[in-house]
Amino acid sequence: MIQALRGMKDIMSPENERFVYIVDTASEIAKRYGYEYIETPLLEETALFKRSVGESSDIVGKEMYQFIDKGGHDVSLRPEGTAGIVRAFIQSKLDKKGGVHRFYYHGPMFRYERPQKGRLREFHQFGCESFGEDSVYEDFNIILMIKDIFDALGIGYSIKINSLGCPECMPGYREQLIEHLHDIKDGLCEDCNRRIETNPIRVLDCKNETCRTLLADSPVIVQNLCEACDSDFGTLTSMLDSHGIEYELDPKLVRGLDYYTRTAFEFVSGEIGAQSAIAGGGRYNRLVEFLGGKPTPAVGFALGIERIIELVKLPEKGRSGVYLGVMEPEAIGTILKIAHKKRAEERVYVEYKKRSLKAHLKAADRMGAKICAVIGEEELQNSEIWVKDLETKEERRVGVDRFE
RNA sequence: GUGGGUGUAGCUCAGUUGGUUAGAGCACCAGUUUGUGGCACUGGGGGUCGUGGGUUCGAUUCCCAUCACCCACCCCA
Repeated sequence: MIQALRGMKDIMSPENERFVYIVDTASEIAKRYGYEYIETPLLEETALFKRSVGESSDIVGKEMYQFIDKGGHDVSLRPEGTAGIVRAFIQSKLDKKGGVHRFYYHGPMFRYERPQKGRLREFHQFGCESFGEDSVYEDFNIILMIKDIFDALGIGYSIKINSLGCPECMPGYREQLIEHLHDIKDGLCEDCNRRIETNPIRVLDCKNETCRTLLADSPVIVQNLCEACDSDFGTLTSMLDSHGIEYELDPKLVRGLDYYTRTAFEFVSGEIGAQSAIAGGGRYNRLVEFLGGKPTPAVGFALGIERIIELVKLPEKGRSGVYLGVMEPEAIGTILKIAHKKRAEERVYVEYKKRSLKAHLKAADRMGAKICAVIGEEELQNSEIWVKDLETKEERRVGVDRFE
């Protein structure tokens, strides 16, 4: 038997309903915030991801589905959504056009990782990217939009925020942190020592007990921000406060992708195992320029559909649709005509096999139909159909032409 | 990439200290009611015991390999 590749899943019953509901709900809310749909290719030039996500990141360094195509081009399946959208934004010259452009998207992402709970090799994200708006109010509105989406889906979460500073203040802080880490490096674990070189801010996030105590008085980015970053971060927190949105200030919060500046945030769920981030994002004011466009401020986020699929509370749905069946094989032609007429406006299931009335009712009941309609011997003779409402239990016989 | 766990019916799992036809519950189909759903009872269909190799007279059971899934590290949505 040929089976799906490791870490790749078919989305079918029963999760398919939740999947579509998540995408529909998120899309609807994004549209209300002024976002329009964008679809970009799944396959892009590898260089795009190297330059945007960053070559030092694990995502690009070891997790990409990268290969040489038949034309000799180095290409990769997208490991995340932002890079392709920024590329499209620049390619269509919207950076030169100016103004604000907001996009939402959803689709599969690919990372060659070891699968575990909440982590697949092909997974699906819904995300938004806003270009051309430098105001921190846009950051706030994005957080508010994610909150709206999760609230609509009935998902519990907590919010973590941080500021990663800008080219003015981040490098200075980074130096200061590295210096501090070198002072205590002998007490730190193996992983931490490696991270001092690759991604020093990640060291702050180490789970090791002894590391944690040693790191307790490490310098923190939010206390080393330049004036502009500090003022923006203050505005953001006061906006959240005034809207009654609870959040945790997390100086250890680092985004895994290199392009982030200033605002960084994460939505976390306590109910889904170790991979607890259900949405993440932030501001990336440098990325458009990095990729060859005119400098354009931007902010965005993505949420992991598979990670929230179990948490979604689906709206209650009652019985709906029509079940049609026969007890005499000759009646099937009539049934099919009725089915086609009814399908103009509702869901219709047709059972082709001749069965007992009891069996038809049982089947109709099980599939959640509201109406069960059957043609038996007597109905066949009188050109009638027997109709029962499975909710009210009312039943009647009507002429085949008058069945509505 | 590292570590641990699990693969037996559509699903959840039992079982064989190695020995004829491998079981249960749920689900499915039928009947009890020759035309009345959700309940009950009775019967029925359905399994290369993940795959490949080894040991053995004999392997679903023991050994090895492999694949997949699950959980954690790492990383991240």
